[in-house]
Amino acid sequence: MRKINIRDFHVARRTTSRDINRHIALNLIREHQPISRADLARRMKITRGVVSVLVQELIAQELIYEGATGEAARGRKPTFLHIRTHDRLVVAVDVRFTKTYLMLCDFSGRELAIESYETVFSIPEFIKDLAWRVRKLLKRQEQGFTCEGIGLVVPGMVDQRTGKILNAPALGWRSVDIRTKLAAATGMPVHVENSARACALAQLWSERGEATGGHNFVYISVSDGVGTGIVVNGELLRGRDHIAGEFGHMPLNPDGPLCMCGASGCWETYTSNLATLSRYFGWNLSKRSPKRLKDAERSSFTVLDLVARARGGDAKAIAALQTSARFLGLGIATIINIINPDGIYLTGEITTAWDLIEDAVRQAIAERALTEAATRTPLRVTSTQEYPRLRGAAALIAAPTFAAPRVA
Amino acid sequence: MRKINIRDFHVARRTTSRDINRHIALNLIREHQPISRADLARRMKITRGVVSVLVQELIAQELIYEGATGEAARGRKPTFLHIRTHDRLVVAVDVRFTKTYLMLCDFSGRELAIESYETVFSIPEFIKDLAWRVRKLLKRQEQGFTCEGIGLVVPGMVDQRTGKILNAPALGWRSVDIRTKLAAATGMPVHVENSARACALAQLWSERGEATGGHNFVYISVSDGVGTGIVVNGELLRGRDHIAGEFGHMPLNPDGPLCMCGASGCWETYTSNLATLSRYFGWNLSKRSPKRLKDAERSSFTVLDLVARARGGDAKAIAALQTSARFLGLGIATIINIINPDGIYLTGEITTAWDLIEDAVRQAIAERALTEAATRTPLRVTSTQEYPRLRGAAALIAAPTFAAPRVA
DNA sequence: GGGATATTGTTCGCAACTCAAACAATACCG
DNA sequence: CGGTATTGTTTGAGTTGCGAACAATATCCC
Repeated sequence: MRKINIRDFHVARRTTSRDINRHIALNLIREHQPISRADLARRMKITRGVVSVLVQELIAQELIYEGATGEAARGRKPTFLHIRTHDRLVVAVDVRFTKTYLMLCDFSGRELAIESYETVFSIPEFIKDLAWRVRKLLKRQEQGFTCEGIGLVVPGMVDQRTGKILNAPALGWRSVDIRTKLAAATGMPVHVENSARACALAQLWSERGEATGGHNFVYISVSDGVGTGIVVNGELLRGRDHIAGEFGHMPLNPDGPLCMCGASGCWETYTSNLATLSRYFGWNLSKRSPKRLKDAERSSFTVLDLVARARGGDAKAIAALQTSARFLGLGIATIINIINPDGIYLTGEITTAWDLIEDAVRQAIAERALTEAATRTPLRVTSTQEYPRLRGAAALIAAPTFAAPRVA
Repeated sequence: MRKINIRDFHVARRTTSRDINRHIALNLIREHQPISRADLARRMKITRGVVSVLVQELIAQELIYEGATGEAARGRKPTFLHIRTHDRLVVAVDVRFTKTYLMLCDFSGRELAIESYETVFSIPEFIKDLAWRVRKLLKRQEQGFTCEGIGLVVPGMVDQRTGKILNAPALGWRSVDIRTKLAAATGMPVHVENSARACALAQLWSERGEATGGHNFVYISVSDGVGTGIVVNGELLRGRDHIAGEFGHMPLNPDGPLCMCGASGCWETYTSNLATLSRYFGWNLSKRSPKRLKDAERSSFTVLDLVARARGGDAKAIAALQTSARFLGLGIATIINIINPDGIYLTGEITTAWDLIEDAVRQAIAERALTEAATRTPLRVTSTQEYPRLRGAAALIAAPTFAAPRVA
């Protein structure tokens, strides 16, 4: 029961019906390819005649193509339709404190090349270096493709509309118009987004249908900090200033440890990688300044190492993980009570120890969830091996092709 | 950039364009009445010819009617169009721990009659009594109207789809199929909703355009507990189990006072009426059981009395309000960081002392808000005199007439 | 007072769209 | 090789938005 926005509505034009149906057809092909026109008509519950025209238009737009003919028990064999993805390329960039990851992939998310290197913190140098790497990456490809843009994600707050980085404390970047700079250096369209929200986008737009667990979910990325992306009605929640989704900075205890955001007792100070390592090494969080903590993080010992020790039987490591897991669960319970999503996705170093921490997480959720049904909210761990941030960066460029037309 | 839901999409039919445009026209008339066809055409940026037909259909559906002719500096005078509301009635019911409020109003929200009485906690008696009161209320009205349904709101969790009350601890109601019972007793359609979410609906669908401060906001109702309703993209966030929006139970401190929900340290234990009164009287919250607190609430001394004493110079009362205000602000800051709404609406007894507590609230927000822009999120206090819960209950029945058709 | 002008609301031909049904093109089966 | 089932196209009908012409007012101004 949505209210029509009187200040920003979209009247149906002569072509609106077809625009809508063409996009539905495109998305159905994307989801069920290879698929025939007749099958499309059945799924859409419209006549084959209309589907014929829709498909003809999609082919003319070079969004899909006809493939081989399929098999049928009786009657004429169907001609399969496919999404044209292999020659539409995207450059995805994931800037983190430790390293910068660079991926070239096609519109389906198929990985063509991937590389990583030490992050360059000076903005002009970063741009120059990145533009060079992108050119090199594309030169290596065969001819006959188009690169449709660069998707870039950073840990921090981003105004997605203008492409400006508002504040990325981990990188020390503040008020940087990265889109304009990078677009000027490469001549390509650039989209910028917060890394956790990009993960949510990756999940939403992932082509593998199995993952389509509803259009309402929250994505939680636990790493240096805790980032979250909220998807409601198949749309990423961006908010007035494009900074929505910062569950990481909800207070678990207003008198808790100091956080990089300036406040104290944020959820991320209890469950981030830093928090877990601090527990293990016995650092006193409340007395350390955020700056010092950044140095600590530079150290070579990571949560992955801690997990390895835990698996080796290190009791202190296990205890540190369990405590972080408990706080992780408390935060998840709160998210469930607030958003009541269809599911919650998790990623980050600590999730590699999911078998060790799942019980603690679920117990904490059960402790605070308001209904029994809420405790059964599905939790899905996505491996960091799948590069969720990079896939989200790619989705920034690829997704608009498939997005629903704005209407009413 | 919304993704089309492949499992639940709506193809555009032959009549879809007109359905969309008719609803847009209807909403524009609702917002700008009285309005002429020509003015509608200008606002919608479609030809007057189409508007003529749309209007003709809306008149045939008895959703609008032609009124007087207006004035024009030159040329033919316009015929004004109006929404038909005066003879479409709604019964709104607000069940609270202390009292039950009953209102008869028309589709515009115009109040025709209002009454309140001691809440009856026995379900069969409650239904019987309410059905009797509704019949009496309608009998008093003149003929020539239709009552289109009953909207009922309760403090607690409600499955809006099935009309079942899942758990309303304040009333001691649990798993009650109130819709079926009440519909059977009255023969009218019944819609049930959580009271804070109903307030959000009231705000969203309020006819007075001045309040239309965007289609993304959070409504916070501070009373016995703290209820919240989240509106995203002009739609109330209901969640998988229809229990979304429970900001009241986010933990401010996991070791805090015991809450009625079973957990401890929930936001509402720090800023609800009960919390404020407890501070004033020096009750030890953490040691009292929720049951005992309910008794305390039965006492005749309310937050309104406390506010009166504060205005009279009672230092302890002022201090209690200030502390609650600080925690209110901390919670609001968290909501802002998570949802980043266009605005936040507040109601409840404590907001009658807004002039006394605003500074403390804003200071707490500034303390935890992640950006400077976020601290400037507009806060709007809605008076309890306007019966926001009853208006929300009425919106449950009236709003579907105006809601956007589902498409794509 | 009466034509010029301006505005509202209706009508009509045209183009775009969905829809149902007929039709052509395959392919399998007995 | 005809019967049948299925895919994909075509065609005519009904619905809709669009543009332009038209009728119905009303004011302005000579």
